[in-house]
Amino acid sequence: MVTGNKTAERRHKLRLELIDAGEAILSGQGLPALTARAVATAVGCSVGAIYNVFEDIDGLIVAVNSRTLAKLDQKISSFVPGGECGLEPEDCLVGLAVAYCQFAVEHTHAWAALFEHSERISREIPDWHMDEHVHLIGHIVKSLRRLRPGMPDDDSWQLAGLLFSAVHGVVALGLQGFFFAVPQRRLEAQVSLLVRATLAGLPRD
Amino acid sequence: MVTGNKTAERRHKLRLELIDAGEAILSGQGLPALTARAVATAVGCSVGAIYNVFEDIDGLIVAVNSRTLAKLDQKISSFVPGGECGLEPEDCLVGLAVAYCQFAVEHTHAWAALFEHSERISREIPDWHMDEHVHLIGHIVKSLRRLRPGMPDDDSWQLAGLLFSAVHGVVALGLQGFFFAVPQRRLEAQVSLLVRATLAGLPRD
DNA sequence: ACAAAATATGAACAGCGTTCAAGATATTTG
DNA sequence: CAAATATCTTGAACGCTGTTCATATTTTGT
Repeated sequence: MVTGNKTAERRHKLRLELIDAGEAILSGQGLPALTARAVATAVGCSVGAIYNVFEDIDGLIVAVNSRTLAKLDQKISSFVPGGECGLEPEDCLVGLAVAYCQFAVEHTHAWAALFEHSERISREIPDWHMDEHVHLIGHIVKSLRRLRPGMPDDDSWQLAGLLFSAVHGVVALGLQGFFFAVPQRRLEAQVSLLVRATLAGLPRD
Repeated sequence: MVTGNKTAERRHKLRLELIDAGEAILSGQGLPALTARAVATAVGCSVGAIYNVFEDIDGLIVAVNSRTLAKLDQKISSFVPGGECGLEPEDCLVGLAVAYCQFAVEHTHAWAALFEHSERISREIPDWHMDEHVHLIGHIVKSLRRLRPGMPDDDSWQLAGLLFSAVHGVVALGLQGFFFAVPQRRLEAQVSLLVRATLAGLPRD
């Protein structure tokens, strides 16, 4: 007997409900509150039911993180070359960084979960989800190619990763007020400065 | 009755043994393995004994992290202006960044715990420990003051925090191979580039 | 040496992710 | 349509976590 439609439908519906509930819990209470029992209670199913739909709780978290990345992708879309973005490459990159900064402030918990989780997780993050991360880095690469048409593709990706990591570090430590509290204005000014200074100081060719 | 010497001695000795054991477990197996029962077994005491010496398990972790910071402080000491460091300010800052990078590679688990922990922890990290972090940032400030004698002190600290956060971001995401694996050589080259480019691109005054 | 006070202990508690025998449900067969 | 069969769902239970507290032990004052 092949899996009937009834169960497939139910599982699919449950899957969506679980992700919805996970999203709500995460954005409201943070990653530590995103427990198997909490989502089960939220959607009114048994704890075991989660494991019929996801490999483990990390699978659910990855699904929620995937939604977060999609939201982030939309947020920064206006600074991605190719569409209606008429900005100079440098301003485009600064726009990306500032937008990233704003997203982190607006969706603190969900944004933090993107990285906290991959640190805490035991098994590898699935390729399809890492590809979603890489996709965003690709947006940076697009601007870099315009800025430095002669640069080899591999170098562009390296530089894009460098720029993102640096901006991310500033936002991550700044938001949790690691050394001292940094208000959002300051944060945006800092990442702008960082991006502009880095690009300006880059060795020619 | 006032606490006698016998118990005070025993507690002090136990405290050191617990930190030693915690250090060993952390460096060998990472933060998730640093559990109350694991350290208790390692030093041969009861689990409850830990709570006679530390407020909670986080207290022990902070104590271990404090040791890590001391090691890091020593590692980067040769790039701190004031002593036998005869380097130009810029080279000094690059040296700090590269040394930080090397430390992260050499003590991956202990280094990662410095930040993973403060993300996961509920209560605030004690001031004395945050001061230890700030102390290291102070080393960056020293070089910045030489590089830009006219810069206001507050700006120096902001810039120092920015530089550290950026370098940290690159090392953190690079070491866990977030987008793609980055070998140590590449990592050191990247942080050097980042620091030099940022300093070079900084607006004058 | 003895009583009193302070301290160390580890079983027990609440929570976590995860599993699996057993009950509930859908599907196929007669 | 009913019986038989295959599949899925459930929640109690397992092993783990940090933490607590009645109890046993040790130290201290007389």
